[in-house]
Amino acid sequence: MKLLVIDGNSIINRAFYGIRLLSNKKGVYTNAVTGFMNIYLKLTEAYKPDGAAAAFDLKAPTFRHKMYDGYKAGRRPMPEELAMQMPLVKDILRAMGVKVVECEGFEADDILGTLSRAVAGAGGECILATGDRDSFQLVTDRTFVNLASNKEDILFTPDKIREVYGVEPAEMLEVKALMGDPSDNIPGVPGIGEKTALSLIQKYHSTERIYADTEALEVSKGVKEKLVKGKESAELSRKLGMICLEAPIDTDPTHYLYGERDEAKLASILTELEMFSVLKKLKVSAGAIDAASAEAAAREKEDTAVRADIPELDGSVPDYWLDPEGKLWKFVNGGVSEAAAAELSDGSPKRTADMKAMMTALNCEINGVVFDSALAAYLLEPDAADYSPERLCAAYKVPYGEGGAKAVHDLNRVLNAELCAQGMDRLLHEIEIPLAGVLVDMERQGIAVDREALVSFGKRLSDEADELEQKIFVCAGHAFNIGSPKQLGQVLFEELGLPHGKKTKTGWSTNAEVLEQLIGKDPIIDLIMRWRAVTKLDSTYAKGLLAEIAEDGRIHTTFKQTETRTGRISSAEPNIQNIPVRTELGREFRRFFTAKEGCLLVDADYSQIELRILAHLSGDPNMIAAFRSGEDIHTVTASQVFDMPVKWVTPEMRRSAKAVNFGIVYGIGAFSLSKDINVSVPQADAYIKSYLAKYSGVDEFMKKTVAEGTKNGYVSTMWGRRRYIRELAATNKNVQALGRRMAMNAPVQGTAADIIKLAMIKVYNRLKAEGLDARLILQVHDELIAEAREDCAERVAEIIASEMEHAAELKVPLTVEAKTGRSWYDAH
DNA sequence: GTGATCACG
DNA sequence: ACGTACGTGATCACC
Repeated sequence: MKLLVIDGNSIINRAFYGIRLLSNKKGVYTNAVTGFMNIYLKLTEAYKPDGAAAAFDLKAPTFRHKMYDGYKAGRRPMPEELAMQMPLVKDILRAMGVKVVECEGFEADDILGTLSRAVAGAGGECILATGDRDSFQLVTDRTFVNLASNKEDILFTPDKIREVYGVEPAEMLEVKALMGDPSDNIPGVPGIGEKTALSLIQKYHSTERIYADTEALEVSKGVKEKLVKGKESAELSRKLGMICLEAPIDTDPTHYLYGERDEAKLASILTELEMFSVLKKLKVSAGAIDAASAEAAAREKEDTAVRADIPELDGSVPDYWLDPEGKLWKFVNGGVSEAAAAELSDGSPKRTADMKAMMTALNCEINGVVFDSALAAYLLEPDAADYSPERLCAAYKVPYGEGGAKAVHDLNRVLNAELCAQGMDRLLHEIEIPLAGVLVDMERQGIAVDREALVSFGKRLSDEADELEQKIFVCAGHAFNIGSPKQLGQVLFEELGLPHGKKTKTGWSTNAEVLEQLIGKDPIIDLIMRWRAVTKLDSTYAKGLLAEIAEDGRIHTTFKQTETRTGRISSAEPNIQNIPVRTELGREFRRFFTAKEGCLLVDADYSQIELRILAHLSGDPNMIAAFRSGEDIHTVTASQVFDMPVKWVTPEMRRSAKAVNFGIVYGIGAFSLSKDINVSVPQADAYIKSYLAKYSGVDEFMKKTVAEGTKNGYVSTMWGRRRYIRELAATNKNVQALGRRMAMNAPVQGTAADIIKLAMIKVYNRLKAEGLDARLILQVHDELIAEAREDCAERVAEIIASEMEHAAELKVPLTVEAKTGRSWYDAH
């Protein structure tokens, strides 16, 4: 077979700078797309390959920023006009049946190298299309480089390389080691240029031989001195310049044969971009073009909210900024002016600075948002302290003066380019921006609370706490503050002389784990444990929740969208994501969260979503089969780990397997597991080993993820959401181990967060579209709660479950359990 | 403001 | 020898 492999970044760069800035009538830039397509068509015409692949860097060189220091620092930033065209090119390629290949931590060159060797290994040939000379080292009798140039393309075969450079293709790496490459930040030997490097390699063939005996070199004194001085730099340069031939990509050549063309998609994208000549050259069917045009015309008429798909970045799209006094400002067509809140909801394209805060502060809707600084910055840097325009402008070096709206405009441009370059633009447009509106609506809805029942339950708790307190004082022989770990420690370990467990820091630990070890040693222990449970419930949930009931008799939490490092939503004031459920007494609180008169609560939750995601991400066939079988996953795991038929699995074994399943998602350790399921450490270790042996795909996935995190400094979810893990670079072993656990957990937890966010958007839109008297009110990580009129509650339950189950297509089914009830207790 | 504790997924 | 499962938020004691 003959495969065309395109260095996507290099070619698109040439295309962009080779053609003046073009755009369609909506202001979407198209020059790089047009240029790229013309180059692609020329290449396929010239070489008539059997298949094609386009390789892209995931870490596109962009702005210098503290996170990326050192990475291609010498390169110019990718202009946003180019960055925003990258996804378009990829979409077109995919629609043409061309494989788009990207690989975290590897550059396009590495993909070129890996693919060329894979194809050669299978007896095929590769044409590598690129604009730079880095890949000359890959040339063999089965791998050729088509160098795009301003005049005419040149095909570099081994003979051509020898003719032009007088060295063997593989020796081009040695040349580079000596001369360096400023565009790639490869230093080379200072003072040695192309001429000298070539003549040296022609004579000695490798840096290794040059440095084997520098004294014996037949070169001028000056060159010799430079070589000796630059030895380390040469060796480093050689390493930096070496293209990897083993990038972790699909190396089955047949995978890259042309796939089926998606005529409709192709027609739709190219029509939208007004690239009619390309449409013609590709011979896209007339029917598909007509359909796409009709669709485009229909869309034109539609609500402008749909147009938010493509961020419009020209100056005619306003940027809004809310000053600390609550005044709204906008920057549009080069000027700043005060704006009315009403225009935010008109659906016209607009950019914002923290749209959720704006909606809340102005008590309005915001429609047509194509970009938001806070949400974009959260995706770029999920561990930042705040996402205010002030801080972001400082961090991204945008001047921020009194004209806040102008600064927001500049900031948004910078953030957009960065976001596109990091491949997170879809995450912003398809998840975070639509989600913001959903969250605000949920906050405004709130949930009804039975105040009287809550008050009387609180009374019951505080009465019991008082009784317990008296008994505890009797046991201790005197009164003291039970809530003070210091005083409690003194009573338990000094006065009563109980064995003071283990941990210390500011005193003896008195936590539940320590108290549990002391059960039976003194009657005071049971009393204290009960007192802790009761006072916790009373202060945090009875008193705490009562204080948060609004005038409408409902609790309106605040959902924070830019808080967690993993992409989850958090809830505060009050936190409704930690309402008790695990103990019967605590669970009672859920009886007080109710549906209003005439309504029912609908509660839908994913079953084992994180484990299912792990099965999908790891691709482990065993685990995938377990989920597809529909059997109870913990029982299946037990039968696998203990190596026996499912019917022999005891409840005890299932419990252990369940703990292992949970632990795996967190980056388990034998010590913690042993504590959790009360077995010896070696025993727990054996379980883990057995698990990872049975599910070796999971083991590999975890190792791969940690390696990726170590190499890149971050790990990613299925949707490309990143979490930076600086702990992996720590020298402290414990910190590093923590980093590894974070790395293993974040893609799983984060992907679950992505999925439920998508589900929330889908559910919200569906309920609205069907005109049902029902609305989402709460989210608890893997659970959605809606309030629906009694007569449609069952249907709403079906709709929510279905939207949740189909929010993402994984290699295993996503299953949802949905119930209805008068209270949260009844519905869950 | 920080640490300890404990509520949730 | 050491520390020990991921991610949150609220409350209380104490400095």
